[in-house]
Amino acid sequence: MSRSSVIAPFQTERHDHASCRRDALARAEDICLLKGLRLTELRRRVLELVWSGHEPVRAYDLLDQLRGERRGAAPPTVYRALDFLQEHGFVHKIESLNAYVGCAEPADSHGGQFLICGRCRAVAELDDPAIHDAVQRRAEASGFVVQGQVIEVTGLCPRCAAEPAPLQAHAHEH
Amino acid sequence: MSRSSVIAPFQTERHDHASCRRDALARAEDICLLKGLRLTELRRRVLELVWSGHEPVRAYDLLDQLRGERRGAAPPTVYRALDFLQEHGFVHKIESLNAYVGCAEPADSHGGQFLICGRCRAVAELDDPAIHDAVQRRAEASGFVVQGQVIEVTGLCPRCAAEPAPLQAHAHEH
DNA sequence: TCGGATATGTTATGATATAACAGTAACAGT
DNA sequence: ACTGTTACTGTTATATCATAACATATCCGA
Repeated sequence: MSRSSVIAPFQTERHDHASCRRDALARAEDICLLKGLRLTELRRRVLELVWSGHEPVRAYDLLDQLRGERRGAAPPTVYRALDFLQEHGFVHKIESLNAYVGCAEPADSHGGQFLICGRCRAVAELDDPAIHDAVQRRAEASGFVVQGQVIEVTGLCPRCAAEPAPLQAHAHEH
Repeated sequence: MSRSSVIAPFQTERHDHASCRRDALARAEDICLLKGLRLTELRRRVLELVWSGHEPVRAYDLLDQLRGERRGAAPPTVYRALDFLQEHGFVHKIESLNAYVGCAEPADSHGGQFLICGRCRAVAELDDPAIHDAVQRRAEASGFVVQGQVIEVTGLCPRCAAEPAPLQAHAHEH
């Protein structure tokens, strides 16, 4: 089976996340330039905060951070930025967690498929055509017109699945 | 492609929903009897309310209805009943809507796959092994241990997709 | 530089969900 | 039947997630 469907794999303990985040921001700037979108200071900062790691981030955690650097930050501040970022594919919402992750392969309207570790909370993103097509075909067979797919798999990432002691706390570096 | 993977198809305009709901309740009672689970008055009533139609129902709508018939109903009243019903597969939560639908084929820990009409809000439930297995295989290939799958497809049901006037209101009987 | 469109600030509120503890009902073992 | 245990429900309070509505500011093309 091809690995090409992996957009963002589970990261090793000491992957260079600074450059990971930097790349994501640079990619967003490129795309916005190309498409005439306005990646404002606020939106850029929210994207950067979402990319603080590979775990989904909650809106109010973003808000707490914004409040430390920007007077008058309020829920709409962060939700509006997230709306923009989602609309253009820079972040995804994880519906089963009500939280947000950065997208490493931004494009308008790709759904994404997520593997969510219930232990370390890390998320890997896939875009497997076999999954997408299986869903698409089955929906079509029912006469259903697909507009979007939400595919979220919960379980244990490779590292957490291999852990000997499933109860003790375990902090990944990110 | 087999139709056997359809657990609960989109209903026709005048399917006999009273018997549909009755069947679901009877099945729940049977299963609870068999497994020694307590389908209390409250839980039975919440299940019945969830089965008021094939559209997902929100917890606070259930609460409003319970308040009309039971003094002291509060959020925990309905969430606890929903937790029980979910745990034993009698209802599913639609994560992308924060709402709940009845399951026509109750069983512990089957994830379910949902086609959600954005127009009439009806939901059909599938349990397509091809989809399930595609997800399972891809996750395994990443070394991920799957515990649960959330698969929710948004779009238009056959009837709504065929509608000539996409703007006018359209009420299904349920 | 004006005027419309877009973005952000600001206040308020709505919607979803759980914590914590008290009281009651069911049920098993005696 | 009594009693201790467990499970269920009542009750109050609060945590968490998200949007409405309107005011102000900024951007950018004509």
